[in-house]
Amino acid sequence: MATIVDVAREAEVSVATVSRVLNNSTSVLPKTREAVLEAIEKLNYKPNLLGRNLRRSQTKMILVLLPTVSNPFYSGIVKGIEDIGHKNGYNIMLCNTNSDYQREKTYLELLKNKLSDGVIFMAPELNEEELSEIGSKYPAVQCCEYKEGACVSHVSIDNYKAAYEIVSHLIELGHRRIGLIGSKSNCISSIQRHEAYKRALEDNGIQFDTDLVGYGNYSYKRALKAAKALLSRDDRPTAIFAISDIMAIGAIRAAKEARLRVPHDVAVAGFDNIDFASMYDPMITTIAQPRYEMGCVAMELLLKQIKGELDEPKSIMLDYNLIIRESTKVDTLK
Amino acid sequence: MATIVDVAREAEVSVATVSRVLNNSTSVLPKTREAVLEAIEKLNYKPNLLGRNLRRSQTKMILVLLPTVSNPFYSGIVKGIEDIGHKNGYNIMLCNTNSDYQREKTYLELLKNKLSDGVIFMAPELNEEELSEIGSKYPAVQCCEYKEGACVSHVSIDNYKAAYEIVSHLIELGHRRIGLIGSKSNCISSIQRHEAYKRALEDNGIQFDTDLVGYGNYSYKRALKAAKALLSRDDRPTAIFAISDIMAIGAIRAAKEARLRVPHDVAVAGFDNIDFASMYDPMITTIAQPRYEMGCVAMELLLKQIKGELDEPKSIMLDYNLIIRESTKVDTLK
DNA sequence: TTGTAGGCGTTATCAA
DNA sequence: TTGATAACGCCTACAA
Repeated sequence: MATIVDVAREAEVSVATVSRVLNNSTSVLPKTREAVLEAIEKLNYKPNLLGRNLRRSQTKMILVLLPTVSNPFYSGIVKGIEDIGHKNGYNIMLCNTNSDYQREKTYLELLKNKLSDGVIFMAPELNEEELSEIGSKYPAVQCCEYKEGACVSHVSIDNYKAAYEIVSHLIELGHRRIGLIGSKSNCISSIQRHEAYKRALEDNGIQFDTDLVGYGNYSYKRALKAAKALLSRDDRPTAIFAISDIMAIGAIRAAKEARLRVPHDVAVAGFDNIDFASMYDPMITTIAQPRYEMGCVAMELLLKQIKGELDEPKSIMLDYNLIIRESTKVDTLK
Repeated sequence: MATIVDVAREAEVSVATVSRVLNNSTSVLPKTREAVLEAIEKLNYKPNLLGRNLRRSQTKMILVLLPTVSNPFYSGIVKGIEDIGHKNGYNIMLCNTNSDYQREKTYLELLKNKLSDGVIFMAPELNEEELSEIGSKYPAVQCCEYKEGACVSHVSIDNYKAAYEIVSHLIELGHRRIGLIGSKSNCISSIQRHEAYKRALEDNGIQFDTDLVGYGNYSYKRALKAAKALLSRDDRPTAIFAISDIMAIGAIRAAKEARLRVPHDVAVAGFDNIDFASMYDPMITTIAQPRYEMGCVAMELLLKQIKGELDEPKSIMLDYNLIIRESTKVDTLK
């Protein structure tokens, strides 16, 4: 495998000159440059980035930590991260943490070992303190989920406001008994969506009733089970707000199995607007997060940190969008 | 940031000794090792992998090229790759090619530039020749999709046999007019599933009819459109085989919009067994590929190549599984 | 069992 | 504009 020395020899110049044309840094005589380019071509030379990285002490690699790639919610975000990253010469390393604390720690070694120039957390498992430490030592951004107390920039939507809005939509449709399929996880989005649900009810003079709350923990199966329990009650809810689309699908399935029509007998709303939300039957009313944009903004924020242009953590809230579909509103059905 | 030299000084030994305890290579006196460990602890030393990688000329990184992480089909495979990789000290770099030839080439630079020790292609865009060249120079494996002519190992299922089996299932249910929602892409799975469809019909004395073939190109929307066209015919098919679950969902939606009941009026079968296949209503009959296992096997094959234990390309076929659900069989409905 | 020293491939400083 | 050379941090003969 040819190295820079071979190229230099072939072109009859010094390695310094070769390096210059490689990085077109200082000026090189056109003739010399030509000769070098020819030698590179002839030897089919590819710079060994291992050498360059060591010398420059950077890798142009970004670590992206997400719970699992299998969740379609993340794909749009990842695309945004990649697009901005590539535009700036960075490559992305996608890593599944499986929501496992240890695994997340293991991946962070890549950062500490200099194999990555920065990290984006999609759903951090680390606690505030640990996150803050990472943030103080390395470029880091939280995207979507975040720990409020952590001294690390984040970009997300206002989950509270969005959930409040979708629950209000159900209330406007005339529903008074509105169930919740939530999660016992203490991630920020989960907590805020719960709180907003409660508050929206109370603001409309509807008493919050713990009996109407089920837990699905973001899985289809558990949401199905939780919704079944809710719907088999004598005073069953006439509407259900599930804090994720996948759980909304579970709820709709539960309704069907209980011979209840959606939305006629029970309306169901989700959250996230994954692709399947509009492919399901009925199509699901939900909150669309600006996923691509979130990814872009997160990456831009990270790049700023890498360049040292950001002195203190920044928190950015982007706009969301309530999308009303068949699962809540009768007249949207054909 | 502390380096190995600092640790050596702190522990009053040479850098060689520090390196030895780091890699516990040759024997080190317990007392010496203790001192080194203490120094490492005290200085909070983390080896700089950039230096190590350059010296060893390896990165312990594997490039995984897939069309898009948003396709839930890939998640299981990725998990298998990761598990085996991690078990052997390798990290995975997931990269979206977007099915773009140029983008794939760009990512392969990481391999040529020594930033990755090997590559797994999930759906190669490169042609046979280019693939063979990569395969001859670097450790490489194709997983799921593959180019038959390429001189690169691959692991997959027998798409032909699987498709033949699922079409036979439809025929056994009594269907004679069976439509196909396929793809014009010339990837191997697509071609083989088409051929098997045709052959299964002919083997059962059913004439192949191009009018019953629609193209969805693996997207929900286009499958929906293609299925609508098929179902609006006077001699509409009574069953549809879609070569992917997502397209099967499109077909089911088309049926519903045409006021046809699935499976009573039209049966629909898919392929892949993505999670949503069992979450959809009706649940979808499909072929389950051993995704996790495929990922494991692919990674193991790659590791063998890295270790130089594989002299020639190997092709491995794994077992699949026909899963019969509500979308084809009436009595599976509750 | 431990230390010395050379080298992995590159970039960047300093002189020329 | 170009060249010689010293790093970058680590590993590993080879020698002691």
